[in-house]
Amino acid sequence: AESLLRTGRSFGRSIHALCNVHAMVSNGIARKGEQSEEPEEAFTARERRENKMFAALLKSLLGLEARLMAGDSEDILLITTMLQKGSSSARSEDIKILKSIILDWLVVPGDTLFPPMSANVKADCGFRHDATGALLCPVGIDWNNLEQKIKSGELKVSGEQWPIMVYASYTYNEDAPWKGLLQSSILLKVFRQIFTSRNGPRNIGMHTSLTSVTPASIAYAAVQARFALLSSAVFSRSNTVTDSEIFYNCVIDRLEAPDNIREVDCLLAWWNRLIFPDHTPISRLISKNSVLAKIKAKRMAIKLAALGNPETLLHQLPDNES
DNA sequence: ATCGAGACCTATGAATATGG
DNA sequence: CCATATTCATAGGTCTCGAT
Repeated sequence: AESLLRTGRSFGRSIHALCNVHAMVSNGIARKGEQSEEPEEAFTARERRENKMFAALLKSLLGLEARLMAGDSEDILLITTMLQKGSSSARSEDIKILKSIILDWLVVPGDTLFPPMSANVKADCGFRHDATGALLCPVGIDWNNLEQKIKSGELKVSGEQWPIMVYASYTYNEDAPWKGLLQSSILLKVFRQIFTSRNGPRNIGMHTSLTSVTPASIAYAAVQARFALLSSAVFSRSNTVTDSEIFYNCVIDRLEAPDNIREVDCLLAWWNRLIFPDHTPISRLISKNSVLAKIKAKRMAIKLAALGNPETLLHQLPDNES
């Protein structure tokens, strides 16, 4: 039971944050039964993704698969309830911590916000304040020009629009939309807070199969960062004002689209180098005995060398690791 | 008087937030 | 991480009003 909670926390943070665990598990079990007959192509994209999530979940806790496959519906409900609880409580605890510190990250140490904002009054944040509004402003839109329209609600910002805060140096290049994407300093700080601080799962990977940054974990950090800057007080999956779920899925869609594999590999390597400095990203890419993977890794090595050092802002980061 | 559509209220359980 | 408080969504109830 204890381990189910922990697994749920980790599942939410790095596999999928905003799903109905019971539905996902039920579907997973059902499909596993018919897997022998149904070819992979018979599944919709959504089902395939759900299968992946389910597989990742099974791998993350020893004995879980056997227990789920035993088919005791009461036991399954108990398990999924615990997992959901772990996932939800991790989310709200992360929200709580970020709420209290994210404003500190918006200014250089020693400086103050103008007008002043208090960490526990979210109502002042979001598009109502320059400091947060400028970061939430969708890419391609100049905050200085449209500030009034966004503030007054004349212009609605949806979850499908990428806030400039996910781009490195808060700079978006229309001709190179991958440049700096999901590599901003604020996102990195949020990720570190969630995954490597004293409160977060320092031992990321210990009770999961994860030993590296996942697309979903980046999306999770992004949705947390975005919500922390917004003025809404309550995080709600279905809330159409904050659109958190839509935004989260957008990030995941982009990171899982087959067309983007090369860019995403590069991005993940960047993250892994920062979050798991002890592991070399090159060796990580060589999976098993695949020749293709080795060629890929070699290309990656060249690419990485060309990429140079991670964002220059990096050295300003407070070092909150042990 | 009867009916149904809609506005408004209320109780309840589920989802979130928060203090310790 | 847990226990408690707060907030939200929903179902069901009551009331009003216009049409028949």
